[in-house]
Amino acid sequence: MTTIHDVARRAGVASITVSRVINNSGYASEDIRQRVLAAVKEMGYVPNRLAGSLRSKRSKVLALVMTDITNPFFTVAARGVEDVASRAGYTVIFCNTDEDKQKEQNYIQVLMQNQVDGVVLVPSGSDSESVETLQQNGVQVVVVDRHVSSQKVDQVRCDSLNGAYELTKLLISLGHTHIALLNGPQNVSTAADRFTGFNRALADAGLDTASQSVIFGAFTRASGAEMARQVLEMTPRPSALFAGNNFIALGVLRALEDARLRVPEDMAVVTFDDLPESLVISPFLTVAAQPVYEMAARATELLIERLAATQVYDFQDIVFPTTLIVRKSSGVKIETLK
Amino acid sequence: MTTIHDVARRAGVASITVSRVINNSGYASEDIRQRVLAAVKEMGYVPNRLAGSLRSKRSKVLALVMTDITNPFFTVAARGVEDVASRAGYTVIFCNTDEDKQKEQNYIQVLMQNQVDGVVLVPSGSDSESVETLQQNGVQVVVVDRHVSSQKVDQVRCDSLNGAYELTKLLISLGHTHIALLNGPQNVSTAADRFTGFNRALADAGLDTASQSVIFGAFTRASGAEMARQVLEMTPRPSALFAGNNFIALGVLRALEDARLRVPEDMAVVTFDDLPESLVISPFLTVAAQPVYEMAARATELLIERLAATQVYDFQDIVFPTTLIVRKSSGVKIETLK
DNA sequence: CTGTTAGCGCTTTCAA
DNA sequence: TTGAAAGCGCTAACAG
Repeated sequence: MTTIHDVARRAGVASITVSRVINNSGYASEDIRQRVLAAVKEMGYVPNRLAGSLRSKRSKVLALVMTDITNPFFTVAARGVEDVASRAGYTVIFCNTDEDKQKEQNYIQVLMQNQVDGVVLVPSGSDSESVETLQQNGVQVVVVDRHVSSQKVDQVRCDSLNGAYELTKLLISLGHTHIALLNGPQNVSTAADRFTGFNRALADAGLDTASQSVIFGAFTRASGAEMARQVLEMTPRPSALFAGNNFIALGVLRALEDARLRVPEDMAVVTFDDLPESLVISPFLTVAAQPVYEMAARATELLIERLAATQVYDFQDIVFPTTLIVRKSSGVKIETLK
Repeated sequence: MTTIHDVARRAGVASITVSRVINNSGYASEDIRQRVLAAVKEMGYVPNRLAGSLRSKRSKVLALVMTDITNPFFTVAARGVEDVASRAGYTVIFCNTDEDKQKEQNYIQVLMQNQVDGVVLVPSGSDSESVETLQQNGVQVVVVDRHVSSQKVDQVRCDSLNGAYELTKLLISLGHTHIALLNGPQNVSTAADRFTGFNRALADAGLDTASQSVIFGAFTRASGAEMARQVLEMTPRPSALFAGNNFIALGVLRALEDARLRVPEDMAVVTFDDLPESLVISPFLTVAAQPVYEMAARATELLIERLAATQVYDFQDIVFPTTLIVRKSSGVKIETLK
């Protein structure tokens, strides 16, 4: 293993000079610069960043802690984080918590032990425990997608409330009066906000909120299918389903197919989150699309700005709008069909 | 920042004793153990792994370098690596190369600088440059999914040749005599092997290899759609398409839909790689499925075994079988239709 | 079973 | 513009 000292000896300089050249920090005459770079190349020198970070107290490593790496929503987010981070000279570690608070806390510990400079966190719940743990240990955090109760952290998310409002309003305008919301877990902010937006749209349209069906489950395909099955057994049966996210929607579609129900003829369907074009054969679902990539990128920018800042400043709460994309699954006006 | 010395002072022991307790290495009386753990808890001590790794020369960190994190094939692989690694006390870093050799080399450098113990590599090409760079710097590697020319590295992959042979044989048995292979890049081993299997099945059936259409593109949806469009303009037009992977298949389906061609009535379609159940509404594609999770898990086991080994031993080349899953997209016998 | 000493490879600090 | 000395926080090696 060649060290910085070996390179220094070969180039006939002090090791600190080698350090300055390879990190572009401090001055170095052109002559010395060339001699050092030549030595580095000849010896195949690979700097040991662990040693550097130990001394400098900065690792130039960020982490993205997300709840489900198999969901395209988060792989797109991963791209957003990665692109911004690498442009600023940071490396990114990706962690997957499976919506499990315990796993999240484990990762937080491991990340702190490995001295990451900052964390982009998609929290598994709405409490701010992980955020506080990180902050107490001097690690910067930005919360993305879901928001937590703390006021003392940067947060970047989408307007779930309004997105849900728009989707629900669309269904109502199409003539639906009995809509079921098949949602994620109640303790996750996005699910809670979508519930609120759903109710508000119904109330604004003068529809009875109490007579609608709302089920809280998980943001998975299995849960979506299960919730859809429950709803299909209700009498009277709703004429439209609102899925809490993309995976729930896929489960819903599966359950409807099993029940030999056509979408939108027999049942209208709308959902949050679009699926990436690369994964869809034929775009079909009416969705409230979130600008995931932009959200993740912006969050990472906030994080990096704070890492570069020399003084403290107010925490930011950035809310992106959703985009309503109307496709076939929501159907046309019910009256038109008659 | 509390250090191991602070904890040692608080517990009234030497720092090496604290080290032994928190790492479960060496002996410690129950009394001392309790005192140390209490001190750790009271002070909220977080060990600095950078310092430990610098001294011990082992970071307990592995990396998975993959070519496309947005492809479910690789997110499933990520799960396989992660599950095995964390069980053995390793942390995993995920890196995405976008099939770009330059990005791959950059990551290899960064990983070496950060002293990862081992790398699970999905190479972007079939040369063994990255493998050699890592090995020369004392980092263990295992190559997964695609194989490289080197004999001096563990490799785990699927039998692409036989999988392609089976898929092609199926199409032939259904009566197709003009089949187009829409493949990935020629310099990637999986694409090359699928090409070989395709040709062998044709030859074994006495069909003219030269009169079939073979196009090499990229493992993306866009490329799949583009290749399909090319094929559709041929005269005579093939009656069946063989997609080189899942993303190519999705592009093919899109192009066929745009051309108002029905699958399988107007065009039979088969492909490599199944899509995870969570992402598919209704399984429809006839595929040669690969046991991705198992492949990734096995590769990680090999890597960890080698890291634990006290002596060198022969490199292994593990080949998993593919499973032919026949669904609607391949259609029924052509004669039956008449 | 517990402790002392030294040093991993780098960068900070201070000096020339 | 370059260098010498010191030390980041931990664990290997050896001692008792």
